[in-house]
Amino acid sequence: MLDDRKLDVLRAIVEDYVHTQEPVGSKSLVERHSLGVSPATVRNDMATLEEEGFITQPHTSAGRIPTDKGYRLFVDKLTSIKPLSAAEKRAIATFLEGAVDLDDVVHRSVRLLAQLTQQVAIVQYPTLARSTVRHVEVVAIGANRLLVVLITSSGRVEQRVVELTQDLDADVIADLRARLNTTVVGQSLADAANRVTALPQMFHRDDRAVVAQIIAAFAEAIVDNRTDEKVAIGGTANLVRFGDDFDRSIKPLLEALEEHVVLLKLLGEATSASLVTVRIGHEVPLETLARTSVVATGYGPEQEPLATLGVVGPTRMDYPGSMAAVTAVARYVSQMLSDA
Amino acid sequence: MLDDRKLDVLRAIVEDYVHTQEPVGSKSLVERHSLGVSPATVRNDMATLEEEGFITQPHTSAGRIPTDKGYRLFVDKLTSIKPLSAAEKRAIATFLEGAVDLDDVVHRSVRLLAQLTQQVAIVQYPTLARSTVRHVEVVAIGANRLLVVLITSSGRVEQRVVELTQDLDADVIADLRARLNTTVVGQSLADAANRVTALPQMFHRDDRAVVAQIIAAFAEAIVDNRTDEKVAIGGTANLVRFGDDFDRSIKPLLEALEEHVVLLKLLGEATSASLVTVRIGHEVPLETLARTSVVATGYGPEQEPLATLGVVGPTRMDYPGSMAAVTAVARYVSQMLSDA
DNA sequence: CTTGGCACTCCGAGATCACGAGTGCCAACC
DNA sequence: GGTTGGCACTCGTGATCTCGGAGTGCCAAG
Repeated sequence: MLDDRKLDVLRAIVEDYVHTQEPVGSKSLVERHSLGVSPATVRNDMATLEEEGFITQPHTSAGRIPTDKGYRLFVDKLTSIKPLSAAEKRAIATFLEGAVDLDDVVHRSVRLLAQLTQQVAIVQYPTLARSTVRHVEVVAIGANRLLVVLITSSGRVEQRVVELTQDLDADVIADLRARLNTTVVGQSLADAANRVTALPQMFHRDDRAVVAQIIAAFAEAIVDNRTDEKVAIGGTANLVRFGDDFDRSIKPLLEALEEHVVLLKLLGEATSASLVTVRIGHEVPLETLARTSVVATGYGPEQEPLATLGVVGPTRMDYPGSMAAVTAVARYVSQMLSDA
Repeated sequence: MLDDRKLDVLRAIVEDYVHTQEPVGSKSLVERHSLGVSPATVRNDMATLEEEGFITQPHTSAGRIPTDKGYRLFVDKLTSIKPLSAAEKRAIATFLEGAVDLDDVVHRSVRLLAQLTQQVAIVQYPTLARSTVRHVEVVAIGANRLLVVLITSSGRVEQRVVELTQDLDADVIADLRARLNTTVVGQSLADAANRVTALPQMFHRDDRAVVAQIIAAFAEAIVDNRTDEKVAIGGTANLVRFGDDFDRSIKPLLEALEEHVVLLKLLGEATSASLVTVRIGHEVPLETLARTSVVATGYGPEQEPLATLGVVGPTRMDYPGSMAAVTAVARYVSQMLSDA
């Protein structure tokens, strides 16, 4: 049903439409792309492509534009991720190089991604769930207040203030700090939360209550933080560039961008660090964003990605370019994090 | 030159225009507001108001709209901050009540403000400059890596990783931790940075180099953080509601919102916690935002505000309402912070 | 100083129209 | 059978025009 030439035609339509943002007709198509056939032939092909649901025409006697299904086929079969130029690679490297801490890495990445793709970029902070404990610190900051600081292998630092019902004994704290660290350093967060429950038993009867409180707070902090997944956003100014019929989608998109929970749904699960996932139009898990596409990928260790990053834009976007930028940035960020 | 009735006319024009977003003519003015005079009289008043530069007409034979100067007069002389309703106050209280930490307070405030005013809200994090040190912690997290954690009176926690050229001695660290705390707890950050420079002298000659490195990092962290002033943003989705001629300003505004440095300029210095400052159109320190106004105020202790919060919107905005919302939220936030 | 009257301006909404890009279909061709 | 050129037809777009109405400025009278 769909021979090679028809696929060529589809590819040409997508490319032209992405470029010009205008419905593309048979004549201008053969002019721009050397398909080796006449407009009439192209028209026939277009007719079948339309029957199959890959393209559609806004009005009778207008050119064709790709449907979501058309973009899907284009992304799956008709294009490969075009590698970035050497200059672009260098730019990425130097831009991310100067980052001093995790926050900085994330912010730089999101800016970079927004600039490369001229779209809205989203970078999720490395989840705590998959990282390991690098260090735990317990610090008295008042008569019966103390601070628990958790440093993870991904460089994320979480702190939590604990109010105690009893006063503190410095020796017990020091002891606890030592035991905590020997118990959990190097463990995954999930394991750490488990292992730690046995700790109170190791203390003198009188101290167990206090220790248990602290441990409980610590465990709770881990669990809480697993869901508290932060994201950084950049390039919202690019939204206005999209123009034309996408205007209607701007408001829902801006709203989604403020709801981090919704945003994370948009990005989706980080399945693998090397695969880039593309959601097109209706495939996006939000009805209001039917004219929107998401290109995302995981980053971090190959098999166990720490989090997701990606870009959001109109369905009519430069998929190959976005996919290239997203994968490239993800690769560099992964590298930065494993170095640190 | 400007008798009371003319001021009444100006007030009426501003109110109507803010409400309808359309140039207001003499006839509809007398219909809506009971001014007790005829349209012809109003026309004469309008003529003088236009001569004085308070209003202008987009085209000949169109109604009048206020100029920046007109809004300025309106804000300064013709309106008072209208107190919020009891219901609104209750809503604010309950909305902010549940906040668990500083981050939460800031995020809730920005959302609240955006919702109350239907505009873009900005909340600056409490600056470190004016707060005092509550606690300092020094923690070894590796052979020659350590973490300095700084907890301020405003509840902000800053951490910093220091790489050392020498290995660490646990006793020295403990000693340093103790001395650091006795030296700086309760001090303002500026004082703390000063006092701390004398510390290395108190250590054994062999350790001075390491200690000096740590102290340097600490001092640098303070100084850095003084300028590293974070902000939270909310309500960007409201931008699209503004509609009409403000559309042109959306892009520059979105760009400004991403540049936190620029944003802080927009908000301006927090002069007093009880005064609300209004910048209208050209008064805003960015040429590209000539159609934009900013309503902001400081929050925190009356005489020494910790930071600024406010809203940004089109010059044609509900000034009394925005001013009321901004001051109310600021008051509640100040209260929350002093409780903590 | 206020007011009613009046001539004038000019924006904006419709209406009309011509243009042209694009389509579908058909008959001819390779 | 797929391909091609021709041709009639559709229909959205932009240009032009008209016209009503809201609004103004000015003037003379109250």
